[in-house]
Amino acid sequence: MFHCGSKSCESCESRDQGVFKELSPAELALLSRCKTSNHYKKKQVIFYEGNAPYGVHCVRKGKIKLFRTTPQGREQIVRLVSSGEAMGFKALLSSDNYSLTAEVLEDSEICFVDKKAFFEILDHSPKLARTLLETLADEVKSQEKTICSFSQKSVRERVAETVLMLNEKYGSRAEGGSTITIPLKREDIATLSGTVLESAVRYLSEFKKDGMIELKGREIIVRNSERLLAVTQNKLL
Amino acid sequence: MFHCGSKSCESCESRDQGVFKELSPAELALLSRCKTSNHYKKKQVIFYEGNAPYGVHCVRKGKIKLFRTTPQGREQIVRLVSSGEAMGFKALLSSDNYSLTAEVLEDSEICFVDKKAFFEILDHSPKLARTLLETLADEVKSQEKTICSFSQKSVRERVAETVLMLNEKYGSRAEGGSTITIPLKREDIATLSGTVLESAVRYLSEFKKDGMIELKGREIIVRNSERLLAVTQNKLL
DNA sequence: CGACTGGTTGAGTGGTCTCAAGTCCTGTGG
DNA sequence: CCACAGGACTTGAGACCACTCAACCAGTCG
Repeated sequence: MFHCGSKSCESCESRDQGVFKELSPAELALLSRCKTSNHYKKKQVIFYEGNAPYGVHCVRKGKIKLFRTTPQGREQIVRLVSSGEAMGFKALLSSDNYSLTAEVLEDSEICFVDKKAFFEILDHSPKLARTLLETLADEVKSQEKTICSFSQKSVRERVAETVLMLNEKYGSRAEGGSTITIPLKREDIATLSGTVLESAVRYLSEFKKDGMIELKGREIIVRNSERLLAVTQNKLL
Repeated sequence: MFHCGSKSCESCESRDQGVFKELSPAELALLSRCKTSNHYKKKQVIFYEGNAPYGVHCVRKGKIKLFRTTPQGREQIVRLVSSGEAMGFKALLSSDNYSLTAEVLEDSEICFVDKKAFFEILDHSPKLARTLLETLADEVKSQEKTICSFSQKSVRERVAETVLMLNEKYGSRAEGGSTITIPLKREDIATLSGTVLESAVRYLSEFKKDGMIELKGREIIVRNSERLLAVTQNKLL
């Protein structure tokens, strides 16, 4: 099922963007020794909500969605994770089970660091602690923003926000616009926007009709981000 | 405006519930030396969204609401803080300005620890780092829940959730029920529930009519928390 | 006693959800 | 290569929840 590699953390291209960027050579070597590198295919689940955590997952390459499943069986995406980012250390820190399910969106390379090694390093590295604190602080702040959007903005505004957020995170320059390259279903875009599938589709169509975006299957091309931004603030432009 | 006391951290009754619970005597002494204790009156603002942080605030006694102000001027309460809890270290950690405004709900005693002292202690105390990490991890998890509620539950369900949450946090036993003692305006209950004032009032009235709660001004007495819980899950009981 | 803030209730509207039909894709097996 | 099945996507129609606007009441403070 998994292909276990042994690529070193030292050589990891994504490391300097992630939580392990500040480690000393010695710590990095320890990390490298205690981790396994796994290959995951699209749609595979890395861990399920409710599972007990045995370590930290760190994305070498790929994209993952983290979601909560509601009693009615709907998914609510809470976070998107990409290269360099770590997952699952929150559950470890609060010695709790995972509160989210992690599903791979595209074929990915994901490393696993054993719980013991992680704490070993954490207990002796104020820098790692500091990086983790900053990471969590940013996460809290980003969630604060989501809460405000969900509570005070219209669905139309939130869908526009989602497109801009995706463009910010996954957009790549192209002439006359920017292409969002992340294989999200319409349903995913809907839960990110805090709405249902049909409403998300409707507003995407509207934005397309108005020339702000183009839709090619799952690809979204942003043609006019200024006007989209105006939409998020309910301004006419 | 402020009355500056000099009560020691060692004698602080709220300390063992807060982020400074794991400090060594020496660290505690340093903390105590570098802090000031201030008295705030109801409605006073401790810091404003956008301000630069100069340190950490720690609640010795009292209740505070933290909110974001939207462009349209509406408040969105993000967190309620009470005795023992600290505020403002997120902004420090990400060397950013405050993202929230802190307003005192009832006369409070709030200590202020200078930035320098805070980092001094943090850099040498893995335990403090660990406690802060746990605190933030819990905050993230609680916000995840809020996001899911806001996106998937009805206003009716959310108002019931808010009442139960307040009861959990601020309820005190009484015969035949539990009294919530926190001076929140209806508007505050509304933003906590992610709705507008009128809707919150309407559902509170409904719950009252159905005998689940009683309303005496700002006091809410919970008479039947089981049925309220059923409401949050949209079950009939 | 006004003026003001906070709370409650009513009426009407409109945005969003639900349900449903139908089309477009993609992968699979013949 | 095509036929087909199943999932993903799109669009329409109708219903309803929740928001807005507005009037009114209760309590408080200068």
